[in-house]
Amino acid sequence: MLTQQKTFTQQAVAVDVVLFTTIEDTLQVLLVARQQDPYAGQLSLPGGIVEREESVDEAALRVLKEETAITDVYLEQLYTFGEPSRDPRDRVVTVTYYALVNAEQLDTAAGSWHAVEELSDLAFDHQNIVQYAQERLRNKLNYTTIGFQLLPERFTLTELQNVYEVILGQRLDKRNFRRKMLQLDILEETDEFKINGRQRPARLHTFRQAKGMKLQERGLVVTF
Amino acid sequence: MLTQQKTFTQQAVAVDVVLFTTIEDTLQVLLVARQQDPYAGQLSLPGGIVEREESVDEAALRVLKEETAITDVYLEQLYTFGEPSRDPRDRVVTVTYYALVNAEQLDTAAGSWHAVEELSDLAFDHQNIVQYAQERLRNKLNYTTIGFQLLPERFTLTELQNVYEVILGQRLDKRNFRRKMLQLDILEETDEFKINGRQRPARLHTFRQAKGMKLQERGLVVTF
DNA sequence: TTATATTAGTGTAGTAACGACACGAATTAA
DNA sequence: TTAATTCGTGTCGTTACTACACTAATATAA
Repeated sequence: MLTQQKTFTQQAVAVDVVLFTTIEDTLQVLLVARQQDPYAGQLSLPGGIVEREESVDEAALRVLKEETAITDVYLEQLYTFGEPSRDPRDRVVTVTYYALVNAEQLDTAAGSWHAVEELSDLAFDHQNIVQYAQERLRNKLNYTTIGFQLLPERFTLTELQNVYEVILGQRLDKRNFRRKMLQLDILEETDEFKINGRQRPARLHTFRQAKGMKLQERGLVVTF
Repeated sequence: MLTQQKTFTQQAVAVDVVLFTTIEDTLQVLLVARQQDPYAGQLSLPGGIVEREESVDEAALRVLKEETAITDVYLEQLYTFGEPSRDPRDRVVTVTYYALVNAEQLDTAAGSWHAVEELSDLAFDHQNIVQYAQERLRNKLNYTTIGFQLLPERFTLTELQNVYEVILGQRLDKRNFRRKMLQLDILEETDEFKINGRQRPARLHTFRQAKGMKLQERGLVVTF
């Protein structure tokens, strides 16, 4: 119950963002090196303090923009971590987000990409946060179309399958995968092909939102 | 990125809890009447400010205990709402939770139960929060076993089906429902029956956690 | 004691989704 | 022209899902 005072106990509220991309058949996250203590020199998620005049979602977008100069991004709130001991300096409640980008579209990133399977020694509880983001991503892949956020506008079905295999961590049957995707009625063939050296060219497709699968439940910022 | 200062911008962090139960074939939420402005006299979710020495989860449990004197409860974090304008007095970021109890086990509640389908004029953005909690509950019912949290330890299959029907908002086929539940291998027959007047008595079952369905992903406080 | 009203409890058949599986087509480089 | 590589396609068996109706067990009222 809210107290009768005009002001309440105050504490710092932060956002941290797990930005995923796929590079060469691995799932990668953007990390930045911390400049000062605590955890100086260690890698951490891009994050920052929520200012009083911005929403928490806006803070997450701002942090992403500061670190990567990207604005077109799938962004979804993940979980709020509120253990008093998670920041050694002061009580900081952090609202975490995860985001998906196609690495090709990224101009520059202040941080660097790291394979999620090879992370070690992240600052704070950021390793846990990445792991939870990965679980969420894996689950959502099965009943939404967020996977397309990791691809350019036009892509081959093999590229799409690679996204699914990388996130799910297992190989998929090519024919079954294509049958399932095509019958969702969310893909559109283009007249163009991707030429890949001395192989048969692969037809490029585009994604169009349709019935059957939903992209999001709430709170997402998406631009196509 | 965290600033170099030792202290950060501070703001109030609250928790609000959507406590669900089922009463007579309707889904109900616990609401309390606000004593003072803003929204004095209107109904609101039980909630409170997170103190500096407790985790956000602990704050949610504390609030529940203050309002209902219950401690054995399924509790799961829902979403964090951080629009600057959502509280007219001051910036308040609220971390919301939802909880499930069996109404029969509840001793006393400071608030009162209200059918979710008939809510109106809740304080703050609490109507949105209830609606989102209801969506989450509906989704989770399909791939977890949280539904059992709304039942006493021993229950009939018809009572179980009622829980599913009330949450999903649709009638289910009795034979298909029972076949599906039984083959999950999470129910145990007891030797006892529930006698319901001039009808055939119904066998009581108990729930036991098993493979196949998972109860939770993270952050839950559960006691059986 | 018998009849009636009410909910409990059970099986089948048709359909749709899923998983496993192999080969010809198109291209480039040698 | 040949070799190497990835693209793109269909079938069959199994499993899961949907729709659907009657008998069993009890309490009450006649």
